[in-house]
Amino acid sequence: MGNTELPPDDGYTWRKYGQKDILGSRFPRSYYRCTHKNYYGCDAKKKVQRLDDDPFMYEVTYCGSHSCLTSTTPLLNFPTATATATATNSPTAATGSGLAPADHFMAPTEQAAVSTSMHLGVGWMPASFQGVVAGSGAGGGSSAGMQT
DNA sequence: ATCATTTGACCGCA
DNA sequence: TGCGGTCAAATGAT
Repeated sequence: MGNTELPPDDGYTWRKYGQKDILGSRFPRSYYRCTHKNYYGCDAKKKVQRLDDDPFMYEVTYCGSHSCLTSTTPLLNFPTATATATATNSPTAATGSGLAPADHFMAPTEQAAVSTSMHLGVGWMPASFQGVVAGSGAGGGSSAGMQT
């Protein structure tokens, strides 16, 4: 990877598992998943899509529940997957089901995913950000892989 | 050596 | 039929 724009770090480690061009958007959408899928438990998923109107504005959609907080970074404290409200969220059951607890929600009235739009500059996630995040970790030996 | 990332293809569903 | 989404494999980087 040469220098793909970097999405903001929410305190979790994301592993890109795919990228696809979206109809209607001039930019490809990136799909991220939790690096610590907790052996098939953590359904935390993240979709990053830059707006065709503002290449610097990232629309991050979070899906699933989190269980693998790398470090104590209360940067973002979402309700952890809005869909959880209806599905009552059952990590164990969800695994057995093989389907995300918040996957059948596409109604225009229901917002099952948290879409966060943020304006990013050219130089995102500098040492400052990582420094604070990694600084919380005990030695950073946890799962800090590509830090700095 | 390990882990993360990348690209392509495949599949499912609308 | 098309799009969206996910997986798989390969490669590169650390």
